[in-house]
Amino acid sequence: MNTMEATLKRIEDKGERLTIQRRLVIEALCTHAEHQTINAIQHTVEGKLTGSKLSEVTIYRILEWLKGLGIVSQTDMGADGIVYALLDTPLHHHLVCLNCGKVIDIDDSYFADLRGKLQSDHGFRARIDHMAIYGLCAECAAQAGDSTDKVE
Amino acid sequence: MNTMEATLKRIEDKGERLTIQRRLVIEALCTHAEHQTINAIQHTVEGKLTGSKLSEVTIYRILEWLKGLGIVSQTDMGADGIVYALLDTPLHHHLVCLNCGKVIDIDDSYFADLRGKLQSDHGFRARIDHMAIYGLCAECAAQAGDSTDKVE
DNA sequence: ATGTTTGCAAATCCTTTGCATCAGC
DNA sequence: GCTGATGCAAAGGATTTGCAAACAT
Repeated sequence: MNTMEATLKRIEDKGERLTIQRRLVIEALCTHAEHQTINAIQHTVEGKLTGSKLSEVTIYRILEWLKGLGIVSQTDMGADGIVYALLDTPLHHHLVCLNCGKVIDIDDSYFADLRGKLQSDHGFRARIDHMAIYGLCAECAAQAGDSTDKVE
Repeated sequence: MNTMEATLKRIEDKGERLTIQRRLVIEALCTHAEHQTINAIQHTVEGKLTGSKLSEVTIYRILEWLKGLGIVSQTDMGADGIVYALLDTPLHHHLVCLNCGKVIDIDDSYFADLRGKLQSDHGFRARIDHMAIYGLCAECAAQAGDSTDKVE
């Protein structure tokens, strides 16, 4: 649980409060699938809170807080909903097929040039944390033919 | 109404039905602000439908249909909500400042390399129609200092 | 004439908010 | 002990759906 401890330390150093609920959400993000929806997080945490269960309301608030601290990213994965992920480790992004829903992971190098150009041309500091790019995967593109055609 | 006629023609050629409501939505997108929210469209169209008014439900359905036809794009502009725009003419995109809300327009050339690399490396045909990139504009970045700091 | 689209109302889903209680430091 | 976080319930907003009536072709 390397990242878990490191993340908790980062938060403590900022003088933020660490409640059981906050620890659980962070643990869920550290130990489970790289990115998760609110529901997935609630499910992951299920049962780990002795007595009561962690309400979605609280998860929303905790994620909002973590986003503000720059610790998690929020990404709209289209049909898969909005997902949250830890912002540690090398950044990466996703290609989402609009037709079959397949998700392809790509590393951050694809965005290096863009980020640099936006900075130098516009002074804009892009926060491309965990981007989802929509389109058609190779198979669906082949199947759809060459034209810019209809996509359900 | 150049683009208006061209758009209507494209749709007719596909054998799709053109109702008054559909014409109104297309007209709104052709003649008004480059991109609009559902509410803005409803407002734009206000009063142009003799008798009744165009319900949001129908606007949702029409935009879904236009998206499927590849005629409009849908973009989440963050605090400005979800906007829809015609996909004609040279593509362009937006930089959205997370701090002050300023929106900077950029042309599609910024994405040419990325699009090409995704195609050649993954066979992925990216549909980068009308992208919004979040971050900090020059002023807000300067004000925030150099660190990767908290953003409300 | 036929199959589609519209409008209404209501359902549904996601997210936020008010307020009393509870917990971290 | 004080400040801030949680949980509940309820509000709020955006989007979807069922169904009958109206419309385009």
